Amino acid sequence: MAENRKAPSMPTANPSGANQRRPYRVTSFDVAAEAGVSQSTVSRALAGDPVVSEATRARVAEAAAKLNYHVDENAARLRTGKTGTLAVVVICRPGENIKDFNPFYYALLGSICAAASRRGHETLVSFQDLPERLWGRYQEQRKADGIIVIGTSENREAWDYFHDLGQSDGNHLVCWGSPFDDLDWVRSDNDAGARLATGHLLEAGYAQIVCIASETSPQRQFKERYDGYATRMVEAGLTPRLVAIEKGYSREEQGRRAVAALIASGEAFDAIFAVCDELALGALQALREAGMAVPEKVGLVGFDGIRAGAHASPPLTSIEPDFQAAGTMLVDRLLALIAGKPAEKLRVPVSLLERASCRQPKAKAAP
Amino acid sequence: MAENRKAPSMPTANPSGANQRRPYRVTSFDVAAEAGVSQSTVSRALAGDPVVSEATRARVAEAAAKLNYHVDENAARLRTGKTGTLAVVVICRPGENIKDFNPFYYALLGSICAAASRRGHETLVSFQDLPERLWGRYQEQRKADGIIVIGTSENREAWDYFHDLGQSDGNHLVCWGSPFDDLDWVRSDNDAGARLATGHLLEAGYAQIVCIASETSPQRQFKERYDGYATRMVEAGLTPRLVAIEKGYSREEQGRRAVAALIASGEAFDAIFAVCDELALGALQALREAGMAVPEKVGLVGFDGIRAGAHASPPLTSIEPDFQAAGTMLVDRLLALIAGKPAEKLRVPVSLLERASCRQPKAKAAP
DNA sequence: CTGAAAGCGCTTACAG
DNA sequence: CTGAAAGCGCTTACAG
Repeated sequence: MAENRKAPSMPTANPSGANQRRPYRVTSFDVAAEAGVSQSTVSRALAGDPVVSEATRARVAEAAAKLNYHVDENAARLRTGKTGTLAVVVICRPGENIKDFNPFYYALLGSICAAASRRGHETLVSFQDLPERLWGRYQEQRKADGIIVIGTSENREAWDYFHDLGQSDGNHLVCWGSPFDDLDWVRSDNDAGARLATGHLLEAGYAQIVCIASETSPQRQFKERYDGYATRMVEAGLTPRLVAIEKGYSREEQGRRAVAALIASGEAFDAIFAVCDELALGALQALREAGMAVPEKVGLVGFDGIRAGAHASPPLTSIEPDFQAAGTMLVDRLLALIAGKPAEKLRVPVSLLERASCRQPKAKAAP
Repeated sequence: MAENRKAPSMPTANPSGANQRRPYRVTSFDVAAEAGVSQSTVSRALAGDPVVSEATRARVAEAAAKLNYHVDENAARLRTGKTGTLAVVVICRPGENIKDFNPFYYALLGSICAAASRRGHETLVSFQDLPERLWGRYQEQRKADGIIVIGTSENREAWDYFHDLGQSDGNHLVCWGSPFDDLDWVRSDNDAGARLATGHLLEAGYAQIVCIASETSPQRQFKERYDGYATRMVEAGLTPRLVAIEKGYSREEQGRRAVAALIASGEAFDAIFAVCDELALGALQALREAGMAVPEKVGLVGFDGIRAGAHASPPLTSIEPDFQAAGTMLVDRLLALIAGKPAEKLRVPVSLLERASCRQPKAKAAP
């Protein structure tokens, strides 16, 4: 065993009747003694410094394995100033049950953590909601090298807080879902997605297509999706029609109320493009309650490709962003920012997720 | 500004033409200079040590705020040996798309992070799947004080790895979903939940109730739920019937296949208790395809209370664990373990989540 | 109640 | 290619 330490009273096992002493910890000095080299050589060898000879490296590695030695990251980080950690902040609605949280963001969170891990970084995750508990001083505390912020755009105070943080110099921050345009962000290719959804409905023979959306929501992506829909409609020689959502309800409830209002208005419609799946699922319920068969009488396409859509009846056709790409792009963008590269706004590719809430296309358009 | 630092070449702003120097960082020495006290007093004041006078504490706090000073946690952790961080490991199936991950675990993850935050701890989250990339040496690296492991019980290699880790001394580990009984765990009150589900079906007038489950699955909870169902059936003078799931399919597919097999067997049944919601959602699809109306012809109750169940048609009645309690119990158990308290197995309370896949009870049983 | 000093366990110039 | 030494920025006995 290694005995050669700065002030070791009893290097082996626990100090017997000792008074609440700190538990003994294997350090690079112990490994050095075991391998018969200096502590600095241990550090270099384990860090893979090419300057150490292969023979030495192997001897050190063996000693480290034998003693189950692992670098104390706090010491390493203190010394180098780098943490190898990214903070991921998930913004929730205040008071919302964590179980009712939008599954889209959970999937995005998973994809971010996986991407960070692939890039050799840890992820420090926090769910934040209440204004008095907002916290983003991860870099100042040297807990992380940068921050990724995702989550509901409805929590204005939280976004204001992180917006300010992102402005202050030295802070690296990238986000998804921000109501602000001046931060570094990654978003779905909303224009392409909305056009894809609308085109799909058109090809299936629907013509009176309305869009459940908002032009004023802090969720910027809704406006972008509406615009994509509107453009595609005009291209087809049709008039876009917006059914606006009402503030202050859950997405699902907003979808339900939008359909109720639409039916009450008496205006004819045979298809709906809802700018997110949670709206679409609410819309689907309202259509079912009104006895309007989907997809026979009314076609329905959502956006986000959440898993719950697959369990709806009929399963919801949707536009799905490439989740894996989304996580990777957020992480790589943040890493670039940390490395000093200039800000950039990125789009995640989307694709049509055909399920069963829309009829089969009458004739596939030639490419 | 504070000028009084060990080796400050240019304390203000960035060193002009300096060669890749470390960016200047505000330290407790700067705050000390600003407040006119010693560095040790700054440390004590900011840590809330009651020994410092209120006047001094206020002066220090003001100086710290003015300089936007935050304690470098790496230095603090190196010194104290505590990290204030819990590692949360989420075990996935290898190769599984992160989007298809069981939403139950996402909700549990959210609840754990929230609970840790309430207890003043950070959460270091990782999603792990591939055997060669398993990693749990968070304590050895001093990145965390303990580990919470959750996720699919299907990834045997991952659980073996963390099982070994939990055995090795000094490691603090608590889990949910472990196929092992000898680790510290927290689970749903599966017996009570299964009895509740079965009783609910009985009260609604169903009598030929089968259970989609497994007695041999590594997912121990499935066996516990089956046993609870069986006990309740026997109490009602009925014979329990198990429809076993087949290995190697997704939960949803297992549910679908179980119902298909049940129908093919020709045995009469009028209700199903599925031991998890994903099984139940698959079962629901198979019932629909077979033209068996739910809840009129067949009653169906699941377990876990996942959000997707609410979007099914009909919405799925289920047994819901108290998610908030689950996160809190996992965190508190781990904190107790870290504090040296002995191991313990805990049960999370469950309740009936009435939706619409089961008829209304004919007569409420007297309490 | 406050300060001077030691030391947590690394990484990395600086010598050789 | 390897070693001796400095120092990252704190907390906490030890004095006063």
